[in-house]
Amino acid sequence: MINALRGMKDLTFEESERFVHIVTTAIGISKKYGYSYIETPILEETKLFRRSVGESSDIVGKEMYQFEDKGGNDVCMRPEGTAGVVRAFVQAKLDRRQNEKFKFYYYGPMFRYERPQKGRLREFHQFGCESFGEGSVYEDFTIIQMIGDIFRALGIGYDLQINSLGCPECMPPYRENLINFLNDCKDELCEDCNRRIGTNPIRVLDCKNKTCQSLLADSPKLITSLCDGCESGFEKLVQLLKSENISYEVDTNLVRGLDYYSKTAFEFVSNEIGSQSAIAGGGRYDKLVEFLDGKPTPAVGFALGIERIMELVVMPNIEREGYYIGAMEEGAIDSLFPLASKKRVTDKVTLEYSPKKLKAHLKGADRVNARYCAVVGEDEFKDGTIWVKDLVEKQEFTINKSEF
RNA sequence: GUAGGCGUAGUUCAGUUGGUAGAGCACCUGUUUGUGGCACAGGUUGUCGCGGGUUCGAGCCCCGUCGCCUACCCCA
Repeated sequence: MINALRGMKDLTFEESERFVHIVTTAIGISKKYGYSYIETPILEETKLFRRSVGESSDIVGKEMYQFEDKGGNDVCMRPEGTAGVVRAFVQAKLDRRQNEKFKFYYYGPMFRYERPQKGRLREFHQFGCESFGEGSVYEDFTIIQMIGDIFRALGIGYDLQINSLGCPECMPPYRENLINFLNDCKDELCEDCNRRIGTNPIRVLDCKNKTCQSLLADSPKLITSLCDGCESGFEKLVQLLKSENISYEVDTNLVRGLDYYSKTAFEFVSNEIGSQSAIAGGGRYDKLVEFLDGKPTPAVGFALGIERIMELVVMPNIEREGYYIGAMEEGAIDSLFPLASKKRVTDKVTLEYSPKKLKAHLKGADRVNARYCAVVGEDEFKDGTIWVKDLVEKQEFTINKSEF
């Protein structure tokens, strides 16, 4: 028997229904916010992710499904969605249309070569949105609102954490400040953090190590070092969230794992799904389009992890639906096909090809959760009728086939 | 990469100091020559993950290996 690869899952029955329900719900809501679908390749040139996600990130450093294709190209299965969408945006020269706004949603598989555990797979699926050309913090707020709408529609509770990561004006001085602070206590910081001082000092902030966390209590906070523009933008975001009664908490240690974020960063978390608690995350990335050779274009986006919210979704009740059609003797089977075709115009139909006793047909109808069980038995076959039972109302009747 | 837990029927699991494998659910049949879900009765289902070792004898003990789960790291 050949099994799926480690960290890759098949979805069937209830699970695949949950999956589809999440995606269709998210699509419906993002369309109402003006987003349209973008499909981009799963395979991209490796350097796209090196440049966008960032060399210092773990994703690029050790988690990429990277290989050389038969043409000798260094390629990579996408570990996240934003980079490909931005590449597509630039390639289509949408960055030249500076006064226009573009909003795209996408969904599909992402790949990271990690050790699987609860809520973390090697192939997982994200639904995401990217909004280009709108630099206003109103858009940051609108996206957070939209995610809230999606979770509400799915019946999912969450906590919202927000932070500001600053901009090219205020981030570098803060970064220097932080490096100085970290160097002063580097002997007490863990091994990983010592490495991060050189590679990505900001990420020391969300180290899980307890000694590190206690040392960091006195560290300089970016939120109090923001430039005027970033600070007023963050205040505006907070004010909008308050006025719409969206509860949030400011987490000064919230650092997105990807290098391209600036200003607003947010994460939706759930405490019901184990240690991998982030169910959606995103933020603003005003510099990424130029990083990828486009004209400067502000942008903000998010992604939600479909597998992580699958076990949180409250599914609508499933009700009996459609028809189960069968016959009790071999000779009547052929006559069922026109009936099935007619009903399939409007209803779900399950057609049984083997003759069976009535009891077996009724059980078959239960099994496929049909509302009606329609059977041609010996008598019905003789006089051109069909017996139909409503399995919910428990009413039955025999009608001419032409009336079916 | 590291650590812990677990691999027995389709599924969830039990299996005593080692003595040749069991239960619930599911499935099939019947009670009902044409009335489902409920009830009752009966029945089918196994490479005990794989390989080796110890033993008269291994699901159980030992060694190895593969797989799954959880956690660290990181993130959706």
